Amino acid sequence: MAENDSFPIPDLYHPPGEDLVLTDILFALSDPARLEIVRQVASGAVDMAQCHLQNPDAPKSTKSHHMKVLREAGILRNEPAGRGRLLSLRLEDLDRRFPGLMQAVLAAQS
Amino acid sequence: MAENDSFPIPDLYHPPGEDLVLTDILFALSDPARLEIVRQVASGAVDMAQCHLQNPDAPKSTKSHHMKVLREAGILRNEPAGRGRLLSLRLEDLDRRFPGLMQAVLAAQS
DNA sequence: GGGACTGTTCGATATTATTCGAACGGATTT
DNA sequence: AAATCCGTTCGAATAATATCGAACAGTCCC
Repeated sequence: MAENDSFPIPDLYHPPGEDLVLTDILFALSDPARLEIVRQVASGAVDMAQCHLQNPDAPKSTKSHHMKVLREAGILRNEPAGRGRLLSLRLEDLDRRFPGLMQAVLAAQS
Repeated sequence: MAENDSFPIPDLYHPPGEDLVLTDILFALSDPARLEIVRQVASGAVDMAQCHLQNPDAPKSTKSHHMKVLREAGILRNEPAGRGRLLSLRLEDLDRRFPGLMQAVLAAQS
């Protein structure tokens, strides 16, 4: 059953901005590989193909898994773009729900 | 072997403020039960006996485990006090290393 | 000292998360 | 249409966490 029949392209699920859960976001960011992905995307939208994991030998299924965790937590937007995918940070939604959180995380060094 | 023979009371290990790791902190806070503990302690030091878990039926070993994760991440200070323990937030260390992070987390609703 | 109170640690089990290969599917290119 | 590129999904194996009871240790009070 479709989640929303009126929506043209179902594609991957993204939680509404109001439904973001703090602990889910913290968990998604608590993995070094995922935090690194978020840092890469923070500067602006990035084609997934040009977004690299810390471990360059990791298979694409692992990369896709991390993207899923970040997307389902509401941190990343993941939309079709050509034959690949465009990743972007949902900063407006995040900042509306948890003001200052992403700024603090992204500003943190190391 | 003692970690530091000149230190009077070894007690439980607490990481130095400079050694705090962001992903470890995010992980520790990503558990709802632990985040609730942090909220209770945020207002001021609390005797561990008066700090309650979300699940009131949880055994003390579970409670102790969560305290350990929070302590080893550098979030909570856990010192002997009478026959119990006094818990306190390491806000100065946290804020020096990751400015604004705890404020954002604690300000978040839900 | 003996008993009650408070927590930590250990060991075993259960739950959850990660990793990776294989299969599949859409979009692009020739 | 076929081949290629790019990524998701599935299933199985592995690794990491959580949970809980039991044993142990310090502190307080009598």
